[in-house]
Parts: sequence; C-alpha cells; structure tokens
Amino acid sequence: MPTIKDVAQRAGVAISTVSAVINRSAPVSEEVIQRVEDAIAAIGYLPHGAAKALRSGDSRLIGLILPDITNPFFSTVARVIETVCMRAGYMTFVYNTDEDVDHEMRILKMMRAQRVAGMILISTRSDAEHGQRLMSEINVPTVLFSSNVPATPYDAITLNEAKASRIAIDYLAGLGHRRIGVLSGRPHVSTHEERLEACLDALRAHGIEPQAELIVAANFDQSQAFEACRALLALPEPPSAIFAFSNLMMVGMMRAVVSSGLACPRDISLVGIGDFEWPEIMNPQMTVVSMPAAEMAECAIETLLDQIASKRPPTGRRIMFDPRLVIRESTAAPLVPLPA
Amino acid sequence: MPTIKDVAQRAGVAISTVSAVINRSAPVSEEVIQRVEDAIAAIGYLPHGAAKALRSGDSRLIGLILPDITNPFFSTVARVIETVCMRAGYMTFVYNTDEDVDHEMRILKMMRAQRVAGMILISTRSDAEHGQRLMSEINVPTVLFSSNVPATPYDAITLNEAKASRIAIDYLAGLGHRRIGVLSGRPHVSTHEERLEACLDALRAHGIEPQAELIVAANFDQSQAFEACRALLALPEPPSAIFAFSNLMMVGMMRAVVSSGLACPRDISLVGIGDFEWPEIMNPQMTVVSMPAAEMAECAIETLLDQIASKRPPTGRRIMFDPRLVIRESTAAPLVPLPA
DNA sequence: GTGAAAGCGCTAACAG
DNA sequence: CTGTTAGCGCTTTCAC
Repeated sequence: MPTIKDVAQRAGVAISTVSAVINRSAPVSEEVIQRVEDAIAAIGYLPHGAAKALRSGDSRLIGLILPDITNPFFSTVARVIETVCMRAGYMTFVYNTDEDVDHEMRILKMMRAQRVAGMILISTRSDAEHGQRLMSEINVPTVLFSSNVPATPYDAITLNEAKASRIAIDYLAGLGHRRIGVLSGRPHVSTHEERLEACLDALRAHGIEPQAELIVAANFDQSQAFEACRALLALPEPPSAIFAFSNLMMVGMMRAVVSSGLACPRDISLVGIGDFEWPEIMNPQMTVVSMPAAEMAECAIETLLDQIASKRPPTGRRIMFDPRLVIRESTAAPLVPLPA
Repeated sequence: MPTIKDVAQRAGVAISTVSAVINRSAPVSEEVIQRVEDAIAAIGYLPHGAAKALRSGDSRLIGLILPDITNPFFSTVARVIETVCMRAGYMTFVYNTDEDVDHEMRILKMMRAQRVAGMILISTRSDAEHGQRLMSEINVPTVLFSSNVPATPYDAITLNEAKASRIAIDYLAGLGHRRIGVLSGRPHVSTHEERLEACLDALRAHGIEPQAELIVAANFDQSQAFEACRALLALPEPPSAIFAFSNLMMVGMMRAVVSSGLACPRDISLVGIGDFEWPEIMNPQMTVVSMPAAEMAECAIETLLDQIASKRPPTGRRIMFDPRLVIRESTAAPLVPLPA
C-alpha cells in the first residue's frame, strides 16, 4: 500500500504539503494541489485510517449498539444512522447485544478499544446498577435510544411510553374489552417498566382492576410471547384482548392464535407496539401502536453528532416521540361483552 | 485514556513486558503477569485499536457489504458473520449498497481506508466490467456472497441458482400451470441472469414457450414487484402463476394480489425465492424456494477467515448450496386448466 | 527474563 | 506557501 510519503515523492513536494491538500488544513497553491491530486490518483493512495486516528486522536468512528438487527425496527434505525454518519464523515460499527447484559458490556469494551468518537446505545437494562456499569465503561459522548437509563447523564431519545400504553388500553376498553391481557417485556428495562405502569393506570382508569394472571412478561421475545399467549388463551377465563409491548411479541401472539385453532379478532383481539412494513400481507392485518422509527433515529444521531462537534456535555434530557394508534384488523369488540 | 506506558509505570515494568503479557507473545514470570494484570484492571487500560493496527499492520477488521440490512435474509447473514468474526477476534463493518454500483465503490474505498483484513461482498453487478472495477479497488482477501462475479479471482458462495429456478417451475408446471409469469431481478446480476436462464430452460422442458410479456424485471425491489405484478394481473390473458426471484418481490406480489381484489392461490399462484421467519402469520402462507442463509453465511466467513489466516490466494472456486422447495398455501392448480 | 529504542503512517507545530 | 520534525500508542527486534 502506498503511503503519504510515496505521494509526496511522486508529486515532488513535502509530506506535510500532501497532508495539507488532503485535509484542506492549510493554503496550498492551485498548481501544487493539482500535482498532489494527480499523484494520489496515479498511485491509488488512500489515507491510512488507523494512522490518521492515532495521530489526530479522532477515530471518526461511531458505535451503534442494539438488541438485534434482525428486528425490522432496529434495522431501520441502523440504516438511518449509517446514512447520516456517512454524510458526516463517520463510519459506523453496528453490534447486537441479544438483550444480554454481559454481551453488552463486551461490546462496549470493543467500542472503547476502537476509541469510537461516540455511541448510540439501546441498552439492555435501565436500573441504577446498570447505569453505574455503563458510566464506568463509557467515556465518550453517548446517546441512549429507545430504552432509557435514568440514573445516567446521557441524553435519551425514546417513545412517549405512557402514551403508548394509554392509547392501546383506551382503544381496547373502548371496544368493550374488560379482560385485557398484557404481554410485557423484561423487568428493569424502561420500555417494560414504563409501559407496564401506564397500562395498569389506564386499566384502572377504565374501572378494570388488573389481574395478575393476565399480565405476563415475555422478555420482548417472539417465541416466549408465543408460549405466553398460548397459556393465556388456555386459561379457564381467557382474556378477550391482549396488548404486547413489542412488534415481535405481536408476531408471537398471532402465531399462538393460529396454533390454538382460534381466530383473531373473532376470538381474541391483539395489539402490539411497533409496526411492520407490509401490513397488508399479514393475517390478520395488525392493529398496532406505531412509533416513528426513522425520525427517532435521526434525532438520536443528530443529537450525538452535535454533542461530539460541540464538545458540550450531555444534558441528560429526554426527548420523547409520540406513538400513534394504527387500527387495522386484529382488533374488534369482544364476542360476548360482559354484563355492565 | 491510560496508555500502555501508564500500565508499565504502575506495574513497575517495561512497556514491552506489558505488551508481552497482553499478547502472550513472550514468556513472562507468573508474578509479573499478575502485577501487570492488576495494573491494567486498576487503571482501566484497554489497548488502542488504531495504534495496534498501525504498528502490527493488522486491523483485525472485516467488512461486510450487502444490499440492504432491512431485508431479513441479509440481516440473518450479518448476524452469523458478526458472531463468527467476534469469536475470531475481528470486528465487523456492515454497510448497505442499496444495490447502487457507485455507492458500492464508495464503500469499498472506505473499507480500504480502514485497511480491513478481508471482506464479504454481496456485489451489485456480475459483469466483466464490474469485475474489473472490483479488482482495481480490492486488495485484501474477499469472498463473494450470494451473487457471483465470474471474471474475478474471488471465491464465491452462492445458491445453486439453476436448481432454484428448476424446482419452482417444475412445481408450478406440475400443478398444471401453462401461463407462468416470471418476476426477474436486474440484468447483469448473477442471481438474475442464472435464475432467468434456468427458468427459460425449465419452461421449455415442460413444452412451454416463454412469453416476453410474462417475463418482467423488477429490480429485486418490493414496490417495483408490486407494480409489475399488478400489470401482469391486468393483462388480457394474465398468468395463472408467477415466480419471483426474491423474498421482497414475493411480498410485492402478495400486496399486488390483495390490491387487485384477487385471491391467492385461487386466482393466481405465487412462488418466491427466499423465506421469512414466521410464515404462519402471512396471508396466504407462502410457497417458496428457501435457501440455507445461515449455513451459507457461515461458509462464507469461514472461507474468508481461512484465506486471511493461511495467506493462500483465493482459488476462484464457487461453492453452491442447494435450495429447497417449501410448499405452503400460495400455490394451487390453476382454476381453469388450459386444454391439453 | 526484562528493558531500550526504532518505527508503523499520519498530523501539526514551527522554521524557513 | 513549503519542508523538517516530533510523536500519537503500540509491537518487536535486540541487547542485557
């Protein structure tokens, strides 16, 4: 591989001059610029990223840590962040935690070893203990995404979780459902805790006392949601509607209904959080609380880039985006409304 | 950030000793190892990736270039490669081309600037001209994935494309279909060219002369497939079955059928290449030619890692994986079989 | 066993 | 405007 020295030699100038024309970091005569650019093109020179990073102390690298790129919500987020980063001259590392705390910490270490300039982190937990872990491992601008970690100085871009739950429960209750199941996520994650709390509030607001047997945590996991939903459906007094806290859990529920020989929405109404791109090929087309994934991702990366550029410390503020109820075919009034 | 120097100081040893214990590259006494490791832990030292890469000439970086991570086939591939790479001590850059040649070249440049140790490339074109471009831009071990670029020295891991088409057409013809539409991909891509050629062969083998009006290229794109399928359906003599060359084009077809007020498989049979993870929630559940995505990805990364480690030049060989027909509900015998 | 020193490719400070 | 040079953090001879 040719180095900057080879370019200088060929162009008949000093190394620093080459650096100056590459980075436009000092004024150079038009004629010399031309000679240098010709030399670069002739020998196919490309600056050595690691050398540049080492010397300048700026890796031009950004880390994106998410649960699972296989989930369409997160892959959409990744695409947006990749695009914005590239435009800003950053490269992106995208890594999957699989919702595993240890793995998250391992990835954080790799990011630190690469001296990334900043990170977007969809963390696996939101509790104070994890906040401590994060703060001890992170030493670059970081913005939290989707899930929040309160006891932490980082900015967070999230959904308005309370509203998301409220919308869903209000809609279901409005349809006449009284026995409403909830497939929650995983304790210690803000997207679970906040949605769950708002669910309970909303249920009570409709005069429905939450039943423990109808509220089950399925770990944000498709197959666990499948099992949990089957169990709910097999209850002596099954719910007439279920609200799940994620897109993949919604899928799990739909599979469970099929495999139980039931029909949605005839036997059971289903609502999830997070939409899919082609609802019309699903059976049934799902009613969901949708979130503005792309806008949220854009906000997150803009926030991060701004923090990196301005060298301002994070303000610890939280930016919330509004969910929106998209009514399709997986919900209906209960078959046999309970007596008032 | 602490450096190796700080560790050496704290442990009371020389820099080179610290390096030796970190990399186990030279024998060091147990006692000193302990002292060094304590020092590392105490100050939270983590080797500087760029410095290491610069000095050792080994970036420990692998590039994965694919069309679109949003496509479940590619995100599955990415997960496998990330996992295997991490186990082997490599980090991964994943980048999307959006099927754009210029963008592919831009990404290749970034990879070269980072001095990646190797690449897995799902290229956007397969013709000789593009092969030339690739060879002039690539100077590290590279393995081609999914699409092949024949005039090139790189190993390629692909589907057995001929067989994929044959399976699909045989099945459709066996069902009694004579007017079979084909939604092909994009010219100059092997996954288009090879599948198309095999399609025509298979059609003729069944005594069906391919009709130009029934064969349309939809660019491997979901919405173009939607449009193309609608057009096919609106033909005076529409096909009774359509075979599409990708998973997303299959989605586009299913949407087109819905939006045309038709029913699949009653009015039209549909087959695609590439499966989805939860077929049972689709309407209808789709019949597809499935490919072993994870095994193929594993083969690709193993091949690459082996090439990097052994420093053997690529053999230019092609490893093909067998497709498998998965019959579900999107196919049936034609409503009105043509007279023999 | 351990330590001193050269140098990977680059940037930036400074002298000309 | 151009050229020389120090040194980013690390690995790796090569003396000791």
